[in-house]
Amino acid sequence: MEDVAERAGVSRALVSLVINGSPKVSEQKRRRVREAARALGYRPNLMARSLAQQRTRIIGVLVNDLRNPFFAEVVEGIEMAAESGEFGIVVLNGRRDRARELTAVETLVQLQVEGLALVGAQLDGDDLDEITDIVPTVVVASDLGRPVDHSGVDTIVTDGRRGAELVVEHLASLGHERILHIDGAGNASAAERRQGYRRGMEAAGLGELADVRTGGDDEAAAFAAIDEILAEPAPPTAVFAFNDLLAAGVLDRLDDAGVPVPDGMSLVGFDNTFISALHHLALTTVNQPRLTMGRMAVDALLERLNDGRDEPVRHTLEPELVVRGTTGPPPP
Amino acid sequence: MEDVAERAGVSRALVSLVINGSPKVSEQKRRRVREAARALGYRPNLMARSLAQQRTRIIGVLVNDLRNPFFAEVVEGIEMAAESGEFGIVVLNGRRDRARELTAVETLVQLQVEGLALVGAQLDGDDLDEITDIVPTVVVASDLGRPVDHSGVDTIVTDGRRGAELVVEHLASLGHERILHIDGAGNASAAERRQGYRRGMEAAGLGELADVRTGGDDEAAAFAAIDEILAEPAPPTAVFAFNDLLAAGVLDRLDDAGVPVPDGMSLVGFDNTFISALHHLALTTVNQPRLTMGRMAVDALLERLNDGRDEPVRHTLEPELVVRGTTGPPPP
DNA sequence: CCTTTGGATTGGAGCGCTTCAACACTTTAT
DNA sequence: ATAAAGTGTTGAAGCGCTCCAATCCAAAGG
Repeated sequence: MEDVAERAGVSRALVSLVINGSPKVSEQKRRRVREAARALGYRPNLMARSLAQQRTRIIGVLVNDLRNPFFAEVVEGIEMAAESGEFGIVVLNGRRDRARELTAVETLVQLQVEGLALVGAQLDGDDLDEITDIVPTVVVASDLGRPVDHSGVDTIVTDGRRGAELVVEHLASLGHERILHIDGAGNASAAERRQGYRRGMEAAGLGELADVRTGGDDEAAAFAAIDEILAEPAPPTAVFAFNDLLAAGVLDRLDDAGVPVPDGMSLVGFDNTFISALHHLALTTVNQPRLTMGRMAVDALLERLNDGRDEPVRHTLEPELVVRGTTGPPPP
Repeated sequence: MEDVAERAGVSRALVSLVINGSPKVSEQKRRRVREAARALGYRPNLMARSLAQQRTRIIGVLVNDLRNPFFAEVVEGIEMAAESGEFGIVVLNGRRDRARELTAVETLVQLQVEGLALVGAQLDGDDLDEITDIVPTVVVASDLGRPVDHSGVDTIVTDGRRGAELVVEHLASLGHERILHIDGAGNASAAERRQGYRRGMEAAGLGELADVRTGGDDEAAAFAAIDEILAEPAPPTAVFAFNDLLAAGVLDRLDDAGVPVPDGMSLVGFDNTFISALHHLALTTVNQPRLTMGRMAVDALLERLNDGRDEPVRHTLEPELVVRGTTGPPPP
């Protein structure tokens, strides 16, 4: 910067003004500074700038698992929204490991991010206690254990309970009774969907038949559960899987076992990722508006950052059942 | 930091030493500083530290498209390798837009990243001219237009030419002659695979029949090409798609048109993403070792950073044909 | 007893930038 | 003519940290 100033015959301060597009610089000097900067290949040091400015214009994003297209799309939504709000984002990947999530959040805070978006994070309220009164935080697509006594935390979720109810209603209306749920194990949204499943079963008068098995959040997690089920005397006629990835795993395993879908067994996923839309899967699922969720997350942060909001906000989006080809009447 | 020092009754310098785990601090003071830091909830400011230290220990990652599981997995590989090399990563998403890629690289450089990994980037040598002699750069899963006169650039690729040849060999050996390639349009690896396809066709004595249509890099990009093909008098009996996503789109469209796969048409993808492994697609494809690519990319950077290597390196990994269910003999 | 030695600690300069008060120079009002 | 009010520009302080040289102190050696 010094060099640029010298070459342009001005002070360092003026170079700074030009770089930051201040209006109160004469056209002439502006040009000379620009030119000198170009000639010298000058690039401002973002670290130094942030330090001096006491702000980074960065939103930190912690994502549960980048390989899950659902999360990847939420992150894209966040990125796009951040961009139009003049913020950059830094994405850290928890890779399904809660300990890693914790250190990632710590890193982001130390990076001085101005807002924190936790996408599908497994962390709960306690983990975030200190964090949330340092930096505005928004939890997307998952839920903190303790609802909202953290006044620094906003929440953007699709109503997983309702989504699960829709699934059960759909299956029940097709005539299914033995509807099984393979859950997301410790995954952040698992509890809610389990609950919705149970409620749905009860509402359909099927409370007795409710049955939840442990799954997980990817294809492989389904294998054990399916093997188990198929070995039982009265297997279910329909399976509601925690998410699309898991459902794809179920589909594979049923295929291995020679069980036709939906004629031998109906199957429903969750998330409506592009995978479920592939014709060969044609997975009945529940849509979550990913890009919208990302945008709302950023909006929530921006409201705190720019408009000074300080009460927590909670947006619950409506899930939507997407009926495709993996659901039909139960076998006779 | 000042406060911590005061509370612990030491100087700021000593706090710094403790935080950075210097061995030459008495056990007693170390404890007192630690305690004071905890009590005050002190978090070091990474920006300030980087500025003072003149290093960030950050590797910048530019990725073509986060929604493509192939890239997401390469990034995971990079992240894991970086972690064990004591580096953090900052991921920026080009979202398939070359202009965005350019500004993203600029941002990363200004962030003072110590290394740059371009994953599937569309940028070519010219775009990177200035960059590469500022910061060590590794290009992964794509190729710069101008091979390697950039001594600051390493390259990690799977041999796309060879991969495409394998595909054509496989199809030709099944008896196919009219083998079509739907390419990746402007995508960074598209040219190489096109070339491999052409070579393969010639090697199989099918040079005359070589036919390339414009595709892209996601499901939707295949639609137009397939519609076009099916309307022709002598449609191909096999399609080699640029990647798995595109192949999935082809599969959908063929399904719409009532063309059975592989009996009416064989289909091959590229990348061996988890999608291709789903039984209902069972897509024949070409494997690229993603995690390994990520690791090698980081290793390449680390060699420059830690060991001072300064000649460019180019690693070409062997592709591997994965035969699944979408390829078979041509219809009679 | 004084000097040496070596480990523990500290003061202060410096990293590259922003920003604010102060200054210089014009232009306009009086 | 002089004061007032702008414009543009700049010097210098400060952002939170690191790290070097200098200092301090206790133990060891002479």
